[in-house]
Amino acid sequence: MASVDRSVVEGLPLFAGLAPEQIDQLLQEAQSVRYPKGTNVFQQDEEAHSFFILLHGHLRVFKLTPDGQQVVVRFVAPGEVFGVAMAIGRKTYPATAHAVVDSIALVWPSAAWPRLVATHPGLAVNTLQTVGSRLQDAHTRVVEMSTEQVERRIAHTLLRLAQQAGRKVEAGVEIDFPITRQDVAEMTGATLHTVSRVLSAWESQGLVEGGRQRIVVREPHKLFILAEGSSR
Amino acid sequence: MASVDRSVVEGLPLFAGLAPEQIDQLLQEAQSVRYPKGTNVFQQDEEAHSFFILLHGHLRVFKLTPDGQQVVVRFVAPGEVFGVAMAIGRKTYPATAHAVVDSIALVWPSAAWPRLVATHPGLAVNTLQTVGSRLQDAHTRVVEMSTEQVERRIAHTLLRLAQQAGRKVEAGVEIDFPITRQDVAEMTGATLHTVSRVLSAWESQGLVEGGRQRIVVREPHKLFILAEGSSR
DNA sequence: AGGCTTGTTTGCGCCAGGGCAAATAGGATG
DNA sequence: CATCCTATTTGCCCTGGCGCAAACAAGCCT
Repeated sequence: MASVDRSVVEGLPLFAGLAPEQIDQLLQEAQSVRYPKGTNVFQQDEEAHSFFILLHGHLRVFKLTPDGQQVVVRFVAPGEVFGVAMAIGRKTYPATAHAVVDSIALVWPSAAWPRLVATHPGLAVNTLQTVGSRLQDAHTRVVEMSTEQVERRIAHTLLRLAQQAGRKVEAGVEIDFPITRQDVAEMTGATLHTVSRVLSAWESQGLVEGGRQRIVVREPHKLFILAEGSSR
Repeated sequence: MASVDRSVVEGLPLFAGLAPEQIDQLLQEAQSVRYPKGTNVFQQDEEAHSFFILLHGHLRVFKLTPDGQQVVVRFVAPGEVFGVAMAIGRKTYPATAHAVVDSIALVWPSAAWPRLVATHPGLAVNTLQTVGSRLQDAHTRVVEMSTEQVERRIAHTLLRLAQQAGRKVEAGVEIDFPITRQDVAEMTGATLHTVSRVLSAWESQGLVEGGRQRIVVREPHKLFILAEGSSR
């Protein structure tokens, strides 16, 4: 198996403050693995055997409730760490990571984590930042779900998606991976039907442009105003 | 200022795996501060000057939305770390911590954090566990808010409160700090009125016992069944 | 004790948004 | 190009829970 070139991961938050030799050392313990579209990188409740950095592609991370409903936790973009269950003291993954397009990730065995952080204390500090920012995202979401109604939540979610995974295109900013209305519903705590209705309305106002598994934000600013609600 | 005895903090998760001398060393840099009931330990958006361990009392941590609504993030119980904004890479506190009873906390200056983790790498690892478990709590809450209706959310919240801050009493398990219906509403994303109605109904069924700023869970098991919904 | 503040209960009307059902439309597949 | 499968749209009805309003307690302060 060919080793991964340092330039691919240099500059990622996880490796901030580490010396090039240290990065090389860490990379030697990792494998690069392909996950074809439609496959799962790991599954909820499965033993947390590995942790990852996404090099290419996009993942949908979701939780399954006992009665079969899905809730999308987040989408993973290239450069992000994921599957750090072990580092935060879990034996199993709390959610499932699903490749929505062909994806490639660097994979470390979870068992190596204690040794890696012992050797490179910066890793723990950097991971703490990552987990901390996710905690803030989660709290933001709790606040939104507690205080905003559906239309605004969808607006906020779309703006976030556009920012995190937006690709500039003539018509506006396109979310650059296949995403369904159902996905948006599972991110906002709404139903597929309501999301469809809202997006249809926005489309007829020229705010967004829809399509099959495709969303283009045409007027981020107007959407923002809607999300923040300067009128109340 | 008198120094804090090691026995007070020995065994707390934050100090897991640290040698007694190391703990003493850390304690020397901390102050013990009293926060009378009704005062704020820190406020949202204020510069994150310190981080804390609660020694005694109870805190309500909440976020304030732009339009003035409060959302309770969590209650802090003795032994827990809080205010670690700086450690997760924030300059300001993302929420306000309010003493609901007279409280005492150990206080470290945030500025000391980088040096402390450099000297005691275990700190970062332990904090990572703490933040990680909060992330899971937050995700649990998101899932509940997305998929459950109000009555069940309240049931889950009460069970969690009983477990985290319950005091055994003749009638059942009493939440051992003053908590209002409004607080429960702000934890569940419901209104004060709905919470009051639900608790009244439960009280007439003998599931809980109410009172001013007081909740006693009489039948945890029945409440659990209600929360999980064996019937659907 | 009396009044005041703060928390709780309850009734009533209303509506955002979910549930259900059915039609439609893109893509993919053979 | 015909078929199938999945995603999307839309209509209609219904209800959980919110908003508003008012009446009650229970402490607390003077």
